[in-house]
Amino acid sequence: MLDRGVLRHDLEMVRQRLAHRVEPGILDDFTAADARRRGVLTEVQALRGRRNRLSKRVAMAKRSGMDAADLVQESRKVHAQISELEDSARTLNDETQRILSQIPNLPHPNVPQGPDESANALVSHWGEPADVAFTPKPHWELGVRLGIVDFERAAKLAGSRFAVYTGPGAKLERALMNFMLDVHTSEHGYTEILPPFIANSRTLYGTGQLPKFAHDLFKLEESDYWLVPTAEVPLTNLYADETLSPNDLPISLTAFTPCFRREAGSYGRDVRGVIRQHQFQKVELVKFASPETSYGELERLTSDAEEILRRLGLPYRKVLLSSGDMGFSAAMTYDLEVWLPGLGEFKEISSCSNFEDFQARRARIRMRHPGGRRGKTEYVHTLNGSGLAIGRTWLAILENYQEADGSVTLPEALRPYAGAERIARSGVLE
RNA sequence: GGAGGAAUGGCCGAGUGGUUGAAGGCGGCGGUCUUGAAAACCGCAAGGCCCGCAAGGGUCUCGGGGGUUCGAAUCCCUCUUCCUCCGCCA
Repeated sequence: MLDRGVLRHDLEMVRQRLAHRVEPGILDDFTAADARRRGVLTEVQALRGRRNRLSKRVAMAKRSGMDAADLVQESRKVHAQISELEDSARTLNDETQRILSQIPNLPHPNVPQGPDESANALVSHWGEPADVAFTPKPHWELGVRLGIVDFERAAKLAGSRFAVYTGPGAKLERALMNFMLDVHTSEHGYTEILPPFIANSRTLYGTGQLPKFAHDLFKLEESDYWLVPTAEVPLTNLYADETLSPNDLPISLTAFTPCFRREAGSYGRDVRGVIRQHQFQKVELVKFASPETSYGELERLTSDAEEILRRLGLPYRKVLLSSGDMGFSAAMTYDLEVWLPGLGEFKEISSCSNFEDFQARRARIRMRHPGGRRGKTEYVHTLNGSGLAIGRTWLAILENYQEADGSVTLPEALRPYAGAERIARSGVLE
């Protein structure tokens, strides 16, 4: 959520920076509603002040044994006036809140302005595709032939966009989870968290999924429970309504969770294989940082995610998203895109963002100001990124490490976790 | 599921209708003292919103919401969460 004051005092700046992110009308809607809200609020507050002064006079009169009937009478009248105005004050307040909660974050000035991914900026490349003498197959062909993933039985159990992993397929997923968590906790300094995979509305509001993106989420019936679409939601909200000490920052958390997404509106996109599923597993990285250090922390978090790709020997590129391609809550986002030789394209495998104070304001996560600045508090900056999406890492390994005979050699770093060197043509680990 | 109890500022904790936005302690920050530190002492410190160029003023907030009252942290209703005991269960 943006600061109301910024919208009020710097509307033109906001308008420019949100050029590719909102329909201009919403900013005017807010401005108009907010002006009405402030008008009524000023009036209500003046009346309340009057009532408070009258009450004090009643108290004084009673204490000195005088008759206060007139004062009480007048105060009753004021009370009635307040009640009348309060309703419209509340309505107007809800209205501005509703509009404000649908306005996305301001992109950082270094973010390229543009309507969509065509304006994204390539930052760097790493690795080269394996030089092979055959045409690489897509992972769904490899996986089904090896018998390590089963889409038909998954469809029977749940429907389309689900997968059942079997034998070495399941173990590879588990190996990736442990490998990523180990690297992030013992080498990158993250604290491992195992959060609930269900969250309430307030929590989803805090990170910006609600109210605007309810249609992307799975809601549980007859409850205020939602399946989490990413561990970002429980991890970031861990400190909702809290005031952190600057000495504790930055806080770095990591978690393995399944992620549940409706993927409504993506019909026809990525329909084959495990690229886009209603449930996928992910190791997430989340940081809480002071405003002064948050962009340095974004670089570190991104490189922590990159480190996983490097250790696994997966070629990738790093892209700075344009203002029109970024998510709703982000101020700056790097996407890491892994090379998939079977599909012949780069595919997002991690998205690392600094949300600045946008989520912190919604979730009310503050920090006390360091260095004797009169105990003032300010909002922390929140960051997160995938470290990495496990399903996509799984398929990237299949596609990048496939051999001519359809077997898959496992990357060195993963072998201790898989207890094997390869998935043989017969579909067994050995 | 049943029966009790509880929820106060960064933390602990006082406070049952009228200068209590809130005693006291701890923790934090600044200072005095000290070569430095500790101790001691002094001082400063809640958040949101509204009016204002500012200085400053106002208003709301004692788990959430509603109510009683001229006036509510204090009384009533309701919801949530936590604790204890019983039941059930992995």
